[in-house]
Amino acid sequence: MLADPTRAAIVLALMDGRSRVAKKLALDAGVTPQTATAHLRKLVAANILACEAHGRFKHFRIARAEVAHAVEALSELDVVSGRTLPLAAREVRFARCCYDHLAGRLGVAITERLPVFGGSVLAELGIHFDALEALRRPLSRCCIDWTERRPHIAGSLGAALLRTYKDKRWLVPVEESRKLVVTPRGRTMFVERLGLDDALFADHHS
Amino acid sequence: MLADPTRAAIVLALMDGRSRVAKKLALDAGVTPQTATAHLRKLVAANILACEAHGRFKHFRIARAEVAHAVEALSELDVVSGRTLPLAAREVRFARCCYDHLAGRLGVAITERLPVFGGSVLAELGIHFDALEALRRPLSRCCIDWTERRPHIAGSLGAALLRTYKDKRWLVPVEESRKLVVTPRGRTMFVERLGLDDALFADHHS
DNA sequence: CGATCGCTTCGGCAGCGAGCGAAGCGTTCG
DNA sequence: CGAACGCTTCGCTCGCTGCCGAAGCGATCG
Repeated sequence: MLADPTRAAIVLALMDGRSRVAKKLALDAGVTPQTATAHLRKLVAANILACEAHGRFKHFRIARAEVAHAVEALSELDVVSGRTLPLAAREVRFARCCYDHLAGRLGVAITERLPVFGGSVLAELGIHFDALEALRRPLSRCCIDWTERRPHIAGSLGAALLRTYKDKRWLVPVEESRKLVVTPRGRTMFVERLGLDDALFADHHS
Repeated sequence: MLADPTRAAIVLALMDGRSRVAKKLALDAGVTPQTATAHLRKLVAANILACEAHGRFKHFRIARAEVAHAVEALSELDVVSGRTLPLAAREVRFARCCYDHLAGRLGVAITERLPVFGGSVLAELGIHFDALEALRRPLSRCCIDWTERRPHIAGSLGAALLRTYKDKRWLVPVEESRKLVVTPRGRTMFVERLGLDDALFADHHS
């Protein structure tokens, strides 16, 4: 299903998490609209893409996180030479939302510190481990970041962390994008409370 | 590459981490040896499988962890109905090596406790975070367990943990398999030191 | 040293499916 | 209301590739 070059191009074009109309996807993939229609039908039927009709336009997007994970994992083994994630998906490298949790260099860095600072720091942030454990959702779902090629924490814990960062205004979301900006206060806090290296933020002053 | 049914069957048959000879793979996939040869050639060329010649036999195995990750991620989105991991790969559900780290229900359970018990417990086990950090290898590579569909910790930290369990004889490897057996002492220690639920071990007394 | 066996190469066949042109349908404009 | 536009359906072609039969090569074994 993802093996066909055209379908791969379509899915990769959507890997930045935003949605596009059919015609744009057809042009990007280098095929005619009829051909794109056939592929999009299959991709939606396979629950890989989701479709939303808007007037006479149809907007497509990645249907679920599992798809993104699979595409990332596939792109890690560059079997199909040259089929790599497009530049658009690499733009927001430093900090961005990945569905409901934090990704990018910042997300990876925090994940790597997690085993060190442990539960007490989480408690300081107002995240109570036991409350999360009660949720059905896997506690620490994993998500391999496709720019850093390293894991960052997802799951209910990852979602709780991102929610906390936003509430405390350490991070603020950018409109119409998945990008996140680090506030000066956030930078200080990430360094002091989570022990991150200040140099990490050096060339990313918001 | 992994989209072809025959190649998928071959790779899935090898997903238990062991190696097989070409003829067995051909029979499992339901094709003649000539056909299997062609597929195996491609899979080796694509660096998906590794091949080791042994007399007049050729043994094939999964080439690298990225391949296993990709296959796992793909099997999470059951796009291709019925193409799921074979029973053989599901046998050793509780505890097994996944290349160099611990996988299975036990690996997942420990991973979920990691953010709670933090660095001090690691130090008690004789694992020093700073020493690991110096290594080139990503500290906490992630690996989505294909039986539990949840992450367990890999990377240099995962490898160090498994080494420690073996050294302390909490776990002992089973010959000719990737299975690991929990010793009675190990069971006690996992519960006391890492805070795992004793019930987890209930129906897995070695 | 011949027989067997595992793997490989070659050639040809056959089926799947991606692709496009032409035509059709519904929506949105001027 | 008619034109433009986006998406869809239909029918067809054509190239790719998986598959096997036949034959060949090298290693092993009696």
